[in-house]
Amino acid sequence: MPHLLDGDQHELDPLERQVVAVFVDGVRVLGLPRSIGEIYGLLFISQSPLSLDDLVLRLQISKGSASQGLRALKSLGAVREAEVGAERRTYYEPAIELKRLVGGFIREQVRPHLESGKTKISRLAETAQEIDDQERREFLGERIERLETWMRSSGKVLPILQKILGQ
Amino acid sequence: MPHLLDGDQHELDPLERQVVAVFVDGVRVLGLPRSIGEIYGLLFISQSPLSLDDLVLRLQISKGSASQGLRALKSLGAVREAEVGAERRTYYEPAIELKRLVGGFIREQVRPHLESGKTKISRLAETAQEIDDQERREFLGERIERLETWMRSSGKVLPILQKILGQ
DNA sequence: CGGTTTGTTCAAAAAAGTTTGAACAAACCG
DNA sequence: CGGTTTGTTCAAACTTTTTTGAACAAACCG
Repeated sequence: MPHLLDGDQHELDPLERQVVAVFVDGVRVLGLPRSIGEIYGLLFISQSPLSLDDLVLRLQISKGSASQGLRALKSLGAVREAEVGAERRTYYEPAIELKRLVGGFIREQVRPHLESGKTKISRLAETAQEIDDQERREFLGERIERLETWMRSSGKVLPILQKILGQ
Repeated sequence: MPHLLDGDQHELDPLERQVVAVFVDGVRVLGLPRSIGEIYGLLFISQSPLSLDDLVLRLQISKGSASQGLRALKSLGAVREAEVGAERRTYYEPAIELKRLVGGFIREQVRPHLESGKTKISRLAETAQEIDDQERREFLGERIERLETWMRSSGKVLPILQKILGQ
């Protein structure tokens, strides 16, 4: 039976809502779905670890979303399972060190794309070799060279980024 | 009348298709639409500037997409209007300095989000002041402090990023 | 065992984002 | 002027991504 006045214990209070909104926006910039921002946001502002059911209840999202969102956050290293004595249910708490978050994001989202980009560009270079028209081939060589430089720069920047953000 | 054998002059050759694919993937990582990758990719690999109609014809996209895509790319500083003598139609060429591209992306996509994030966090800090429960308020203070540190780190990293990529 | 709790999976529904194309505006030109 | 070319706008169509929830699996427990 639905509650008529929604004065429910489980609903987010205004401050929680604000925090969740911050993270929803944040993950959106990173290209991650809203539910991931909601989950991380609520964990971030909770004083004690939360279970999947807590998230479902308080964020009003489906079990499916909560389960998938937690999986993604775990793989990013953004949440971990909390040690809770003698409980069957698992509870989650957020990783709050920027270093860790950035590291996970780079590992999971950035590196794979960089790698596949490099592969594609190698194949490109091969295709360009086969062009007959010399002028065209030289032009392509220059442009592909530039792409390779971009890739090298990007690769170089990541560890530096991590270093700066690890403070 | 549709062409039956598609041996059309205007279709992309295999190399062009490969390049376009690289950029489609690239912009996707940045959260930009496919058409923007297609347009930039084709400009990147063209030896001479292209007009809006060229893009429509060769990429087989609508005028609407081409127009909007070019606008976005211009605002990112990723394409510029080429000087072509005595032509009414405007022709576009790509900016190919990584520095410029990164700068535009940071200016248009990153900074605005950082700014709005900072604003939201300030409001958050105010809301947290009004919490009655002292323990809760102190906890919130710590977490909000951390958010502010994250924001400062991000702000600091941008110029460094630009500097490294500007080579 | 059989029942309960906890969590996962995945097809379908919903939401969000992108593209299209027709209508419009603006610049040019004979 | 009136016609043509060039480019923009934006509602509707389409595509892609996300979310839902019912079915399932796995662990526990009396």
